[in-house]
Amino acid sequence: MTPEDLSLAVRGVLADAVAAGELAVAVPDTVTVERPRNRDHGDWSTNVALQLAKGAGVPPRQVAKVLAARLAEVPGVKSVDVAGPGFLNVVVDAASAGELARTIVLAGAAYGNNKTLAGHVVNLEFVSANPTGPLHIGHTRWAALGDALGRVLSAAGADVTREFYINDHGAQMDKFGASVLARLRGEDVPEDGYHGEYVVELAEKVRAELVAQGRSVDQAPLDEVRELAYQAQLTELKEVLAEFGVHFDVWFSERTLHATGAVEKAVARLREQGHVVDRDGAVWLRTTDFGDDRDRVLLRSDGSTTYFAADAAYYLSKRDRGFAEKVYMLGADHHGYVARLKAIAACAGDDPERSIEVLIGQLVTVAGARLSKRAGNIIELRDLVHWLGRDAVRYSLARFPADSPITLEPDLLTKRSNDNPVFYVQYAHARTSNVTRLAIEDGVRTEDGFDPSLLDHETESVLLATLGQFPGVVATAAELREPHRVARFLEILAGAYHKWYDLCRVRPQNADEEVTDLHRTRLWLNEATRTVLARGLDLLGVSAPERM
RNA sequence: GCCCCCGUAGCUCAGGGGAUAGAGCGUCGCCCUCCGGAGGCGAAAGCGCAGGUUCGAAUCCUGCCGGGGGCACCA
Repeated sequence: MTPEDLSLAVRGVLADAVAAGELAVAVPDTVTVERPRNRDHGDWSTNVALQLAKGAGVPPRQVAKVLAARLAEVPGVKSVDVAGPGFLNVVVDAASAGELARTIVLAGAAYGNNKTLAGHVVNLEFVSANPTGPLHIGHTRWAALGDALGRVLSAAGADVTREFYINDHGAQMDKFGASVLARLRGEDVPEDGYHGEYVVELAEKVRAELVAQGRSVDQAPLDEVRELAYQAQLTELKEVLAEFGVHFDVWFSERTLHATGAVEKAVARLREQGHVVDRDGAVWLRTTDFGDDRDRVLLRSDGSTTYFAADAAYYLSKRDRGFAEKVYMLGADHHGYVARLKAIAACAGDDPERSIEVLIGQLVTVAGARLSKRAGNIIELRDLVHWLGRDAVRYSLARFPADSPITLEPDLLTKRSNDNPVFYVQYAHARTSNVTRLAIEDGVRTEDGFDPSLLDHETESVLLATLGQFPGVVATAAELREPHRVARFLEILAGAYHKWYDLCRVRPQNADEEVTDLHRTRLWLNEATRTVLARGLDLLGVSAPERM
């Protein structure tokens, strides 16, 4: 019996009580069933009586009593208590709880998937680094978190497209090109250019490419140098992200917006909507109509387009491509964009609250990190992964909510002990794998028997209940765009597993001990745990090793 | 000045209105005739301050204090 089963049962019982005239309330669509903090409060608990009491015009404890009497008759429910102000505390019987082990093993990696976001068409834009240099730690956070969020959204049934917006148009690109050109010619990089050592490397790549094409290096014009450097840098970004295990469905070039006239069309469309005004020779979007603190320029007085105009065109592109929900993941330094992005949506006639969702990521620092001279005194993704390992970096960045400023502790992340959450969880998975392997060698086979009523140890009850929370955790993580909830859940699950492992043996003690249904049934539970640990790690893009 | 984020145990951080606020580290004390001790058990220790809403607030609202970030016809 899972919390979802119980929630349905409570609703059914409630409907029955209303039909029987014992209560006069509207039956809510969903009933929240939670795992109580305190084990003395049963396996599962619901506050439904507290919430319905006012509408029923009856004290909460009385509502609870009516429901408790009926709920106690539900198959699989062992006992029901009314506690405190009116909580219903439910204990399920071991056989009913234990059935979950088999359910999970049979479902395999699909266990935890759900339909809570079915029908949602989501555009998830993240990283979107300028193609003018390497990825830094802020990008790394987005890569880890965004990729995990994409996986979690898919698991919740959403139709997700992961998109990287390439800012390959405008003054920054020109500065970038000029910087590479200067390096290529052995001249000083312009003061407002890019000074990292990687520019030297790019210049070398450009030189090699020019030579390969049989062209003159000295005579190479700025725009060609810029283009070659851009391609080299973009290729590196794609490679680094792929190595990090992060996949994008769409690499969207800002240039295409300008080249296809989409920017001008966007301005025209916004003008039709009535939110464009000409002032001081420039063309403005009246974002103040929708809560921005000042209007924003779309076309400068010299006729050139602003970055903001491209943003507007890009928004309309996402809209035209059928994405009802657009999720932007931005760094804290971009929070000022939120109001104007929402204003774009509003000017386009959309409801910004439904159409645009901006996740703001706070600062990450790494204690004792070496700054990359190559990249220009930043902490580079590539260095970080090389130093700490891909799994450690991905996991430790994905286990915190985006809006929490974090400080990573490399000393902990490189330790191979439970100091380090990623190892703690991965080790639990390795342990489940090991137990299964050895059990099979001993002749314990799941297909020979399963008697869930034997899973009656306290640690088994806790482990099963934890496993039962997984689909809800995935659904919540997706709904709130908080993949860190999956990581936190895995840590709890790993703990519950280790405790069980310590007290409940899966394999026979020695060759003389006969294999019984207890061993077989526990192997089911071990396998169920392994399945959920592996799937949870997969949702975070972290490997689930069988041996460590 | 205005806007956003944060303030929870000595440290790093979880806690989408619920019951006795959790985890890891650190400190102190335990458990190897035991599937991997890379583990487990226990102890001490906390919601920045003040109001408000509520049957109930770490959580929602207001103000204050403290820390971080942002406020271009830049990208």
